[in-house]
Amino acid sequence: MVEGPGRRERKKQLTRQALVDAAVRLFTERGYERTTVADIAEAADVSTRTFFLHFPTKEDVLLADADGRVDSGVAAVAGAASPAAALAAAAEAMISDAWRGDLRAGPAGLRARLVVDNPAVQARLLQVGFAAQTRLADALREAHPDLVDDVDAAALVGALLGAVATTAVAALRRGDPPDAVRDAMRRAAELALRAAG
Amino acid sequence: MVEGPGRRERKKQLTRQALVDAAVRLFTERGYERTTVADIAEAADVSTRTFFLHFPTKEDVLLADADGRVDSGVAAVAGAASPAAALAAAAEAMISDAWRGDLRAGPAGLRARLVVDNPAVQARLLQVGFAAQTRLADALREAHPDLVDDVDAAALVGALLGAVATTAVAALRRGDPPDAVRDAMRRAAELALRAAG
DNA sequence: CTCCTCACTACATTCGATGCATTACTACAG
DNA sequence: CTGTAGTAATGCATCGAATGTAGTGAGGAG
Repeated sequence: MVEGPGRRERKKQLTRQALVDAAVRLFTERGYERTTVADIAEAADVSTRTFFLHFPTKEDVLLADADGRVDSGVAAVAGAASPAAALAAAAEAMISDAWRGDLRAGPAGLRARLVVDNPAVQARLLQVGFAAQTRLADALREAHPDLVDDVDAAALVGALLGAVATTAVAALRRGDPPDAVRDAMRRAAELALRAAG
Repeated sequence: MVEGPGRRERKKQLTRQALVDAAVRLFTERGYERTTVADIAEAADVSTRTFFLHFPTKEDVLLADADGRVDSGVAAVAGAASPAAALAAAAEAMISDAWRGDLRAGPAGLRARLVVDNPAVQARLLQVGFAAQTRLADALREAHPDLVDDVDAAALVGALLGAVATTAVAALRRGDPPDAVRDAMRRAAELALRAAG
């Protein structure tokens, strides 16, 4: 028999999911600003304090699954033959992960739009994204220490993610449908990767 | 006679400067987190409320002169012959502006370091930087509407600033001296601009 | 059954940020 | 010189995010 997580852990994940669901629901109903953490906790039937045991900030409840995306990017970097291939693979992994997740989740990328047009959430997203760049740059430098130094790694990763992120936000702001956003991200990645050729 | 700004405006700038000076001093003495806005206002001998008349957030007191930097970048974009030249000029304008300002201000880039290793300030910096990208991308697209569409513009600007920003932070974190940081930024810009060739 | 762990709770506090009414000074028109 | 409009600055009150602390109860291990 496969040992699943115990009852305690399962309940914990249940609470977490209830908080995410309540948050998304309330955000779409009343808007982000007009929803307090106390509201979310109340709707999920837990205490306000519990919210902060699951999420470091109010913003993070919308970025719950962002960590996994970076992991897939790092994994893609590690398993590639050349720096250029590594970056291309990382880009594709993260874009398609975003496609499967946020972009299609909810009606027409509702989650994504919620993130994009709220300053506080956007700031937090940029922050975690930036931290992710460091991880990716390290992975790239370690995978090909003879071909890229640390400045190269930072510049390449920064260029790639900067291009993709800026393009994605522009497309979302413009109101593009999810698949158009994804295609724009792919084009941006392709363009940025010319620098790595 | 040249008409300078009136007494009122001069006094306003004086309080603003007093707030910046007090903030930087207290931040370096006690650290960012352990300094409250009330402390800063008190040290500048104004009310707490006045602080927020000059700066939208506590973080912005450290990013006081960031707006002008973007202006110089936008101006450089407008006055260039080709997209590639526009981006190169914008990069050089902003890098040398940073060099004259933050990097050399105070002992060994103290301001810059204060920004880099504080999460809240960093998040705010990323936020205003990202907003700047939109302005630059618009300027680029309008200057060369026949050569770049909106995806190109967003991707190119994103790649350039993403590369430079990531490299700068990496260099600052590593403890590089100011001129080494500047040189790394220039290398990163050069590398990212291969995509615009 | 016993002991320990830990998710969760209730309560209190700090501090960033905003709204509102008011004061004080500046600029300007008559 | 005087009234008036504009605005920087103030004091006060309030909201809400985030953290520290102590305590409760269910879950899991022996």
